[in-house]
Amino acid sequence: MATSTPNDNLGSESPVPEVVIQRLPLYVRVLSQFSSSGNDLISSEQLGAHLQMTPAQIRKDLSYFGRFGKQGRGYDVAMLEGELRSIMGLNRTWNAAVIGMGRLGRAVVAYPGFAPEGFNIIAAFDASAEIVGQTISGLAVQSISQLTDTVKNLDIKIGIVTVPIDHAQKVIDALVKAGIKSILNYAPLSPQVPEGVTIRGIDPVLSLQSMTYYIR
Amino acid sequence: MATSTPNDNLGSESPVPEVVIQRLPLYVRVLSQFSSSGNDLISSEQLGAHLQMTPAQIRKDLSYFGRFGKQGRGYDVAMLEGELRSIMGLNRTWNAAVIGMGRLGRAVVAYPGFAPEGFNIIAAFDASAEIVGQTISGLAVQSISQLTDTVKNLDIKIGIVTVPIDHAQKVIDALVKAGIKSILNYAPLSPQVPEGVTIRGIDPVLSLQSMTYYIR
DNA sequence: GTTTGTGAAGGATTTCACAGCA
DNA sequence: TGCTGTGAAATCCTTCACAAAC
Repeated sequence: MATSTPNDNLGSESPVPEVVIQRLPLYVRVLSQFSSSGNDLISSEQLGAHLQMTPAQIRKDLSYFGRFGKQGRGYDVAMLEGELRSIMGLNRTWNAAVIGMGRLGRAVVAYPGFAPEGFNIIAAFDASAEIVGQTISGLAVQSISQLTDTVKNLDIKIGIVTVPIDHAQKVIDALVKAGIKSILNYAPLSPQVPEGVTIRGIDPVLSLQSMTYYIR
Repeated sequence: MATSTPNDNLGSESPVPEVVIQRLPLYVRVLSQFSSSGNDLISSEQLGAHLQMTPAQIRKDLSYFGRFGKQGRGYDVAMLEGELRSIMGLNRTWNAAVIGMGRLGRAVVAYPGFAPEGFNIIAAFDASAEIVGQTISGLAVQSISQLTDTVKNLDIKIGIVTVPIDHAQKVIDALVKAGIKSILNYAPLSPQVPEGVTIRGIDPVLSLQSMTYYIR
């Protein structure tokens, strides 16, 4: 067993492109909305029309994971939604912590859209002595010094960063050190993260700035 | 001058890829942060380190628009930021309207990050008779029936959609009919827009959902 | 010596187009 | 007939690598 063989990578199948992973939640969202409008079957054509993309791309994306459709019919809506949720790890709940309980952090913990999708914010942190100890949206705000312990004790897998820009990198470093591998960053900077950590930014200003080019 | 020549398309230069347009605001953001830390020059290597991307990609992106660097030295930070802002249409202000003055709309109009970047929210709309007429963050909330007139009168170029999901497509259609070409959509659906209209979505749930795949 | 700007090469993603199945 | 799943082709995007400029 000394040398590499062509079959050494059986089971380590070629990784699914990142763009594909980012599109699957869109499919889940459309499917769930489509099923509540009473339809059982959907074709890649219809899915594509809803998402303004080509049917071929949808079929190709799905083919990375299996064969979910029936020729001549299309896809069973509920079945496909379930499969995709399972693939994405969305058929379970995830614990999250918010760091930074200023205006933005308060809005985030009060936002009612996370829990129905399985994202439970179960801890809140802040650096300020005035805010630590307060209860906000039912969460007792903790000091950032307790981050690592709480992440471990409460099985927190997701960090949501809502601190001001000049504290953001420090906080992200602390989350990484605590073992967090998924970070949602609301601070308007491009943070440094090591390989193996996924980070996504929410910055409405960046979104606006990328649109003015077309109307300039 | 009957037939096409190789130079017929002078001036209709090949369009800049959309991905490139989406990265330019990132460069602007880094440059502005870099200049406030006292540096005059920056290399594509340094820019790349900040953004976790390759120097070659940055140089290639910039080359779509001109030659902004000096060999052996790098880029003048302030100059490059200015050029990019001008290219993107960010060296001016833009008027925006928010539609939907519930929890989310109130948070958006109260967010202090837009104005410093030249995005001025100067009108607010809602469908509910109870909310119309109220003053929120200094804005008199108008009825949606006044949308088209106000867009014209106040030279509004950007629509920000913060209505509940079941009203979102209607509102987007109304914005399009009013002549709006840039829409920032906070509602969790994939809306239909005609060619020539740019729309960007802000959906933190989608961002979270695309990360769980990697920690599943 | 350093770093840009850019053709050419390489790699990734999308679309085509059709065999195969219901 | 209708629509999927998928190799092959086409397109798009990134990286390489080096001449030219400072």
